[in-house]
Amino acid sequence: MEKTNEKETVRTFQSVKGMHDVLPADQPYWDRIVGAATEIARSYGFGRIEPPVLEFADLYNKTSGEGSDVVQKEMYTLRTKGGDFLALRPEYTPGIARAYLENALSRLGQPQKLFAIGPIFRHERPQLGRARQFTQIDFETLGGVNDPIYDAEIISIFWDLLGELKIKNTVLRMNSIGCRICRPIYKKQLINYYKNHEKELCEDCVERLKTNPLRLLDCKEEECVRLKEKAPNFLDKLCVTCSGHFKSVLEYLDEIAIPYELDNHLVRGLDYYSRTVFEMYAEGKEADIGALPAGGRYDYLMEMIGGSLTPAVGGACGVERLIAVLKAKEIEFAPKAGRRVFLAHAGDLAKKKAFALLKDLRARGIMVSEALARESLSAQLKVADKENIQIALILGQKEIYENSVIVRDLRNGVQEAVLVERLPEEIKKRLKND
RNA sequence: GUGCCUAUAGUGUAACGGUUAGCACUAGGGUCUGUGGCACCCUCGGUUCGGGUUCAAAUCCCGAUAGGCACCCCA
Repeated sequence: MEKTNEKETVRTFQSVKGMHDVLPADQPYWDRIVGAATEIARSYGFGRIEPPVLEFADLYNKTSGEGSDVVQKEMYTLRTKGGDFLALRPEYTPGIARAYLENALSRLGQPQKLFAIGPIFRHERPQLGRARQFTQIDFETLGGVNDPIYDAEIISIFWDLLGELKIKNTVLRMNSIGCRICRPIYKKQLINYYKNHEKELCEDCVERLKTNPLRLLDCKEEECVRLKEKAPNFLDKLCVTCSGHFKSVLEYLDEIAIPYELDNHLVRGLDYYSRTVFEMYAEGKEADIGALPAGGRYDYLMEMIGGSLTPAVGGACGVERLIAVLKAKEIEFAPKAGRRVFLAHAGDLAKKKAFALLKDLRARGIMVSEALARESLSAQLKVADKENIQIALILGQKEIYENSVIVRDLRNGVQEAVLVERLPEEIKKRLKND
């Protein structure tokens, strides 16, 4: 690269706040996580869906709701030249629900089991495990009957995902937030209770009492924590149907031996949730980055966007958070065994021939590394060594005349000349023996 | 969105307001264009940006930007 004196005048760029590059060094984590999710999806019979990143902003306004910070404060919105008001998706669920309606997936076998992996955008203050663009793995079960077994299945999927990634000490917290019949009644009771203690509440909670009373149960202020101990417990106030539904979910979890804690303070930030809500955490302060998978039931969502009442349950997990936990817990995935060989040349003519040989070997499905741009053989072998490669192929003048290639085992230095036409076979044989 | 903390080569770090900004790793090259790991030698590369104070700023002040932490909220 040529140096210039124009450095001052050339603008340099940084990535936008809260948006990060994923570099090759992190790819093993991504491959592993995406691979595990895809495999689990397959085994549970979930089909992949990818709705667009951009949707009409109203899709989220109408569903995620008034009291939702995710939509009210954190959504990236834009107006197109044509005047459309769009939003970068701040979550997956409404888009998938929209796709379900628009593509008439309700006409296919019910329920539809769908999963998605892709970027999500929220304009938040970044922290560890919290970025403005991040990636979610999302599972949704839409349609069919309102069977609590689907709630348990979604939880089971995320439980398996964490297990597959060797994330141990996971805690599952469960709660039910009722339906449109029992929730308003409970809300009223809760408000009444807190109104009597309004003077003891913290500033935020006084505000919450008006905007989102359920959130009062989530406050960490000392006084408020004390107050909520005597607050009415939603689990006692659920209507018979909701209570039975929740009980069944828990029974199914028992049946597949997934442990859980009941947490009546657990609420969701989004308006469309009903009944089951859950969150999973990795224990340990080194992994203190909030919930990993989380989700719940959202039977009313489809109605909010012009469909009929459709049972639905789902959840999502942040990939970057998983990676943060894996790194914090120093969980490393075993590097793939060396399935690569290395081709080195000695001399200009050999360099040309090696270039052609590379292409040939690759066409036969052999993974070959090289450092043909380096002239000395030792420099090339150094690269091979650094890449942890076990078999080096060496091509020089002599070999070209003999129509052969030296096959050298880098672990013990033993080498032999192999005829070019026998080479692919020989390589495959050696790799297989490892 | 609020409050607090931080910012020196790619990474990790050093430098009473006055040093050629030092060190280790990494990277590139060489000793060694017919053989890697070890060793030795050489090289590239830095004070986040913009203002100010001062004879003098990596160092002090202000602002911006980014990162982290707590809150808010959330995957």
